[in-house]
Amino acid sequence: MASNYDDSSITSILKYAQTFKDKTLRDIMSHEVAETVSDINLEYGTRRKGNFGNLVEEYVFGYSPNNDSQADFHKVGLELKTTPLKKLKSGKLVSKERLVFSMIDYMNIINETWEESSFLTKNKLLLLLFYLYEKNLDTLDYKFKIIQILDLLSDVSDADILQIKKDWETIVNKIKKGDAHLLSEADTLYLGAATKASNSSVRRQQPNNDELAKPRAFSLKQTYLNSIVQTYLGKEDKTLFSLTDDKSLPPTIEENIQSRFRPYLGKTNIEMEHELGITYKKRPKSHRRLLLNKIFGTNSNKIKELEKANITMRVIALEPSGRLTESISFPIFKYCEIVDEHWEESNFYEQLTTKRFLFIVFKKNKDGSDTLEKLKFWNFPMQDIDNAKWVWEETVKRIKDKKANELPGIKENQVAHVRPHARNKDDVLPTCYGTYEVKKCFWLNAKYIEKQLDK
DNA sequence: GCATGATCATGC
DNA sequence: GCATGATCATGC
Repeated sequence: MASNYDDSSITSILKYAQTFKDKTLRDIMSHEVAETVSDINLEYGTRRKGNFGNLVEEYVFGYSPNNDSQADFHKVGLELKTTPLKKLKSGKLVSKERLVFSMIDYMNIINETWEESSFLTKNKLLLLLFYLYEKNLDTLDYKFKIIQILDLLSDVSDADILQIKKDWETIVNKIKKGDAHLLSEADTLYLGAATKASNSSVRRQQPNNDELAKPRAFSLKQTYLNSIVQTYLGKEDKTLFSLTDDKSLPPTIEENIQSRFRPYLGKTNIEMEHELGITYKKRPKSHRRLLLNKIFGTNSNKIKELEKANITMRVIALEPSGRLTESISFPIFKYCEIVDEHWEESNFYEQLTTKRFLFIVFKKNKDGSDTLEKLKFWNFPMQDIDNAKWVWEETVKRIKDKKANELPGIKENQVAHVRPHARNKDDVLPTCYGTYEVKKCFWLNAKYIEKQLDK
């Protein structure tokens, strides 16, 4: 195929790529490689995931998909990434998925440094092609929406690249310890170790442990990638509070937050409210959350870096005895939909393996005040995933058996249970067998969370 | 004291 | 209007 670009020139490659904007693969190919379209149509359907990306490499840029350690456009060190956007009901365009990079080589990565890592070598310069995924469209008819070059080391902020480096080191350290089988995407903030295999039973060797581990690849988390997407679209929310605007504080998120809270640990809410100039005629129910906002110095309930890292901040109020009495809820599920899901594609699994929590722990005092005890960043440990799996599978089984009214209770499993979560008892959803049942969701058991707080 | 069901409060 | 975080009420 006569080349439409000069592969030794980034400018030339980008210029060619920019002509794709608002076009579909079918549009591009019918102009450039008309004779191959019918071949592609024949092949189409036999290919699996990665389909769109492979077609772009093969028929638009004219090289075969590879898994070299070299970048796709090796002469200029540019790696091509094709990745979908989706449209929310509100009309907002967001990233549909994480951005997945090359596989993590468990055996060799433990000898790498970040600066000379295979990840950075291959991926520091990216040509990003975002297309709009639409459910009922043929792959050839997705439209390209954003075409951008991303230079990881200079286009993202210094704070972000430091966080990404720290994430990389967190992952590598876990592998060094022989814990590759316990990796979770939720261990880290922006750069994650996402599972990547043709099926869920594939396992790989890891160093320092005979136990086999799921194959994983580096990825930029969906939430982080989405913050980049919003910038490209010119839609970033400038009112969001940013932790790293204050350059006198640590640039990495966990240290930054720890340093903001350090002066207040051990103090009561009364002392903190006095210090921060908060007065109430009547103390609102959300007073602890309002106090946290004041400590952060914002009126917004949203913090940019927490959104980018998919971290949910939760207030925990321990009883004076130190007991935690309240469990933690997850989104409600639909009885008719959950029965058709598989565990590893389920919403509950997705949440447990990608979400991080920031627990802000208060202890109630007998006089009615609270003491700010500690902060804890937490994500669901993979050691416990089989417990969660049991609860999920048991839930699906009982719904299929027409027993949506008898889902796993807190005594049946030490990690999670199912309970109502509705506006009131009339707030119901249909079951798949013609009845209605109050809205329910998965909860992490209070006693389980209480133990996790002490780890 | 705990399991379980139910509902309130708030923000988007 | 609804999802989500937070909390209450009841009965064993």
